[in-house]
Amino acid sequence: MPATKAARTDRAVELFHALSDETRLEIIHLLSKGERCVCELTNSLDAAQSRLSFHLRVLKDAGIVSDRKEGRWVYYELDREAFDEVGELVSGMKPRSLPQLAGGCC
Amino acid sequence: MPATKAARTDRAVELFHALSDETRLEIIHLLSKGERCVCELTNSLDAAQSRLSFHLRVLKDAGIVSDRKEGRWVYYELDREAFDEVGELVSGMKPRSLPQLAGGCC
DNA sequence: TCCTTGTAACAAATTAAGTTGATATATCGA
DNA sequence: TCGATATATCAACTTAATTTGTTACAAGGA
Repeated sequence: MPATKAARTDRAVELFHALSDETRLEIIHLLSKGERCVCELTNSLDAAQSRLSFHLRVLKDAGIVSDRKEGRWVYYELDREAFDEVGELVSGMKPRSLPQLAGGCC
Repeated sequence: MPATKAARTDRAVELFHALSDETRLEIIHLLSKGERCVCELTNSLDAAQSRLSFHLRVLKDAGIVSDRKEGRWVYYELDREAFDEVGELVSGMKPRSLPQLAGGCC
């Protein structure tokens, strides 16, 4: 358990925020089938190029995708670790069963 | 698999958005130990009452928490199903291994 | 080298989300 | 019934995120 609680929260906010947009979820869906270049994504989603570029950046900054340049194309792919990270965050948030020991309030 | 693809995406956006805020994650953390009344939450986080009320509403609208009124207090608790739902969403987004069959681009 | 294509970056405009302070409502106790 | 407390809601404001149009840059091919 490195990182402070605040840092962990910030990271969670970053990840969930990156996932909380329709266009980005569509990008993720396309990439779940494998690596794709930006031009393919631009065709599939019909989004302006700069808009797509913006969303790819958000995903990349959050570590959800990584890119690779080849000639004049840039290929993006999902980063498996990020999903494991999200999965762990979610498990960690689940209500711990049985507790309910809240002492009288106020 | 009911619901259209668009509806499923909307639902995912709603859930991830609800989770993408520091205050809301703190609320979830407090509630993971069991049901709490708003006044307890107000004390723990030190947030203005209307602000807390706003965030609780976002969580409630997303189905992440549910509330129960008792006398003049309102108790909130986590809704386990929502977390299962998020977990499933995340598993479903993971890169499917082996594919990489992206045909030549552009 | 010049032109074209793929992509990123930036600035301005728009839209969405969060905060604050005020007010409203319900319940409880005196 | 009156006053106090717990909570929600609303409107005005502030801040953050997204979109759009434009420009910049790196490859490649003619």
